[in-house]
Amino acid sequence: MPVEGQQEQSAEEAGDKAVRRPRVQKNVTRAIAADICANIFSAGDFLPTENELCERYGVSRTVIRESLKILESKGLVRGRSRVGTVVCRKDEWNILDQQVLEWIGPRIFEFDLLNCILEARRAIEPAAAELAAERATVQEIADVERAWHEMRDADGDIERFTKADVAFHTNLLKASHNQVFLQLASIIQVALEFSLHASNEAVDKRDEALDVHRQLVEALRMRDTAAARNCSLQMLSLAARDLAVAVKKHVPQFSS
Amino acid sequence: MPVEGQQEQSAEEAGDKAVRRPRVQKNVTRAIAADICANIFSAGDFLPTENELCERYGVSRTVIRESLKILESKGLVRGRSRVGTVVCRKDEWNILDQQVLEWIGPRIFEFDLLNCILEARRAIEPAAAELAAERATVQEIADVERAWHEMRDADGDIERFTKADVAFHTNLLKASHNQVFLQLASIIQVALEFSLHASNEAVDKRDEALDVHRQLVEALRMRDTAAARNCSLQMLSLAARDLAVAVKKHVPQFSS
DNA sequence: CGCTGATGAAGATCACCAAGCTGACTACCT
DNA sequence: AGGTAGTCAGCTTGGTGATCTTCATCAGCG
Repeated sequence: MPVEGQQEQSAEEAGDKAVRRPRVQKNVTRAIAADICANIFSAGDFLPTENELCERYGVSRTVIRESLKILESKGLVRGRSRVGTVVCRKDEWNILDQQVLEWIGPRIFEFDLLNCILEARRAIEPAAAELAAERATVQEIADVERAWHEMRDADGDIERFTKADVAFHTNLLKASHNQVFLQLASIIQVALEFSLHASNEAVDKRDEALDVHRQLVEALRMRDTAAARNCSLQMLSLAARDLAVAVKKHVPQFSS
Repeated sequence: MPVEGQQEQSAEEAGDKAVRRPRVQKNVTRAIAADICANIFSAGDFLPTENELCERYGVSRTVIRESLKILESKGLVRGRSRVGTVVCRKDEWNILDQQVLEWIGPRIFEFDLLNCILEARRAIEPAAAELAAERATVQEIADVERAWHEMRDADGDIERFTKADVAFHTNLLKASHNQVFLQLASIIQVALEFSLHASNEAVDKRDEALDVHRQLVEALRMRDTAAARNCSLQMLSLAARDLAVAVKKHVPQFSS
């Protein structure tokens, strides 16, 4: 499968040797990552040699090497000097990395990751909410509230609602003034995108979620840590329900 | 500063397998990362051009580029096409990445990270302990206990004790059967290494910690989630005390 | 004020050398 | 004769340097 976007010199007037050389790096990296995720190259196997990869993706060896370096730095593969490049087991991947999550994309349902993320959120978000209630600046609370407004006003638009919801949680994590929590925004983003996207029919329950979110803003204003924690837990219960719907939808048959 | 360790294979008697490999890539990456951490290149600034970096570190442009790709993939820098490479703000770094933490090294005390990590641990480890109490296999519990034995038997050796402590917590996270928690082992490792290393005089209190660790193993055996959570929290209280000592030691003067 | 061309830096490719793991082949010993 | 150890060639990644392309930027022009 050659990478998309190299022969996009569909410049009609490209009669002569005007071969466009577009930004190919990111596409190649993503393509290799996708192929790994798709188990075209499976864990423990050697990747084809760099030269073969050059042909397969239609780019030079330099590009392949830089791509492999990136993949290696995220734990997807391990380069064994003068031997080859081995695909790592999935539990060696940096699944907290934003880019890795993007590469996995919808295949996340095959990773049993969303449940893990939900459990992690149950541990993290209430704690973050407490800290935010203690530490958030007025500005930060306003940011959280602005995101809530966006959610409220999104009404039909699922895309917009999801984006606003992600912003809400991200701003909350920011307000906790904890760098570690903030880094975890990426996994929460993924969780929200896949849960909400799949359970978009539950419109009536959206109001319920909206209300809890509002209460959380209120709790931040009041510096009420207990209430903040409580709201966060309620949110996660709703999220758990959404997740169940989403999983059922994407994995209708359970293969054991 | 040329990078250390390229031709330091002073192995005169290269009779056996003991042939040192130059492997300059990792060193260069680490060197650039170190220079960034040391604020030689500070946030928002442009890095020198790739050609200048070649001279500075005494390697070819390819190596520099691959290094920059790695650094970029971890959020330390951002390449702006045809303009230059910009150093990112510290809050854009993937601080949950093992390698990034290694690069930061002892400078972690300048990052206000250890406190954040402790807070995160307070959220995560008790939850992980609960899950482990529910889900750990007999083998996994045995692994945790083995690490505890190592801790107990380490007696004088701080290095060994720390290593065993890290293994204990890592095994615990493994036993939680949650991929997200497991990924966070890297930050816990860092936290333990720097806290314990600095508070090595508190030998009498070591026994206290040891006892709590033993109780946790017991709780896992009994499948007692509440006890497991409780032990974990106790551990973290001790860790908090150690951290206070460590911070005081490394930052005797507080610069505001 | 907007267009344009020069400039310089990154993006991409190519050709090549170096180093060492692999595996096959050979030679030697039993 | 058969098995084992030593050797060697070839393949694959690691690293270098030259060269070309693509554009973001900016000075200078209309």
